[in-house]
Amino acid sequence: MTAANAQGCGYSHMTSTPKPRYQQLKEQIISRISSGDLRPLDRVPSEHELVGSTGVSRMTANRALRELTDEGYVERVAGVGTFVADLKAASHLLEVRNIADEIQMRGHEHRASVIDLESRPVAPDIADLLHVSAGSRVNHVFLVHFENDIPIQVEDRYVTIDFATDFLDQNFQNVTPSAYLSLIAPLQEAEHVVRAKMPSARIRRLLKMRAKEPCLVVTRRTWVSARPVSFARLFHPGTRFELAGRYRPPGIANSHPQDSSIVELRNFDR
Amino acid sequence: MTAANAQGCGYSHMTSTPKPRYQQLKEQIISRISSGDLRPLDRVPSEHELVGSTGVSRMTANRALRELTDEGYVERVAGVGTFVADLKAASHLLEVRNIADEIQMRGHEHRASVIDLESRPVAPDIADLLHVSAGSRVNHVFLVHFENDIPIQVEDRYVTIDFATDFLDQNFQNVTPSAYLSLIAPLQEAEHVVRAKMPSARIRRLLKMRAKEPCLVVTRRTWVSARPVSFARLFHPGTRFELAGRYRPPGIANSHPQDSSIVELRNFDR
DNA sequence: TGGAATAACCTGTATAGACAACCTCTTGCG
DNA sequence: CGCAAGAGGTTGTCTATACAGGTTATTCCA
Repeated sequence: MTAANAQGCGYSHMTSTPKPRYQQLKEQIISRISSGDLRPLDRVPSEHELVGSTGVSRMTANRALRELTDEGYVERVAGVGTFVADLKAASHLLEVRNIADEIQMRGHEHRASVIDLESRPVAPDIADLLHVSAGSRVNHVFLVHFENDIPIQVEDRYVTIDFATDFLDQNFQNVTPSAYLSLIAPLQEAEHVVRAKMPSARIRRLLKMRAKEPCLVVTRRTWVSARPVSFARLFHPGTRFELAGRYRPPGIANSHPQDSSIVELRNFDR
Repeated sequence: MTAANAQGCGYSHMTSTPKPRYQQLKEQIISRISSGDLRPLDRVPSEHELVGSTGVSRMTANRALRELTDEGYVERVAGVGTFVADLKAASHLLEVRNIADEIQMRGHEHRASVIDLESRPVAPDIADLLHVSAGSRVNHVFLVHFENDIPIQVEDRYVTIDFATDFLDQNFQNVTPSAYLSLIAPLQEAEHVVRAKMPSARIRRLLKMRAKEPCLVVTRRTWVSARPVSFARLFHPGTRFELAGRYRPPGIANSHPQDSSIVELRNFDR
């Protein structure tokens, strides 16, 4: 096969040049992952198999898989194969990680206490954020996360009703809402805003905060297939929590021994 | 040249396999940028020139330059050439951008009022953070940033004395300390922590904050060549500022029209 | 039966050559 | 003089081939 016919991809009447073949391959694999056809830890077709099934050269298949590796979708092991990155690896994409994982990483115990879990008519501001009509219903969960029995986060979350049909059947004791949503579909976009704010009396009581103590409030909105599916307000006691991030430009060897995590919640209580 | 001698790179007695040639090329170009040999907007040798000067094949040179593009070091224009990314493009690497740029991007006017600018003996905690000995001196600047004459950030910054020798000669009215440090050397690593905190009386007065209003405090530490060179505390009024971030996984086409900036300070005062 | 050699995969890297699209400058024609 | 055509350089992509090094399962010999 020559490079000349590499452009032919079914639509001879297309005016603009078609996407490059390595990009087509990447999107095809990403869509298989997003649809659940390929699940975490599943084997991805090898370069040789992609050559056979799609007709590209191995270098092109190699580029597609290599870039998917850089982007965190798959992991490759020389001599073994290519595999869909598992949830733990995928969750680092979230930029703000699951609080239960954070706590377990510190060797502490996580516990959640669900205060409210129901479907309810959506408030106007939430309807706007989730792109749903004003009178419709959304799922709502309100819970407190504990680290070693100390309250560290109040989670107030709204989820579109058609995205997670069995949302109300979860108990959210062991699996946090964030982890549950990741299980249903890999989130494709996230927006978060961090604010400093004085807590309401209710939040202050739930987090056992002292008077005059501010809250670190993180609001998060996540998208799946270009539609917002969840909006959450996360409240943390300002004297006991901080949001830490580290940045190192890519392409450079590690300069000092520390993980390159993006953003994490840290409990700096001794 | 065959692939067999591609491994030979001068040290035949080396036990471990040498770095791949595309990686050597990348690091060579990065070091030319870091050293100032190649300055922003300068032309980077073309693929063909790299083939001639280093003996690699064009595909290898292409991979090196392509990955440097992905990593934000250079920009490529088909038919024209490859150029070192300019400071504006480089600053998005900082994850928290220059506040003056943020303000100008909103179409507002930025002004800075310098309160203190001197060399002083370092406090023990700062000495620890900057890895300098306990009794030594560091440069210090303390200033207030205004957006349309409204105070929005108090910057309390310490810089190692050997990194920026003419630090005390700056006036920091137009060029912020952050921008000045970027001019001296591209920062290679950054760590930041976000907290919610009640301000001291002095900070509260400088930011014209109401009583009971919390601060959003960002502390930043930046490294150059594996050594910390600057530590800054940035205070913002909690009711007027927020820290926003957006995440979109790579390899996917834009789902809705918005910029993909990493983290930015936003003034949500109307 | 145990263990070493081997075959059959896999990824990682590198090369040489080719074509396409794009940009800029020059050349030459009207 | 003005403008179009072309030359030459640049990036972007794709192919075909090659070798190195890793992993796993099988085979075969002692």
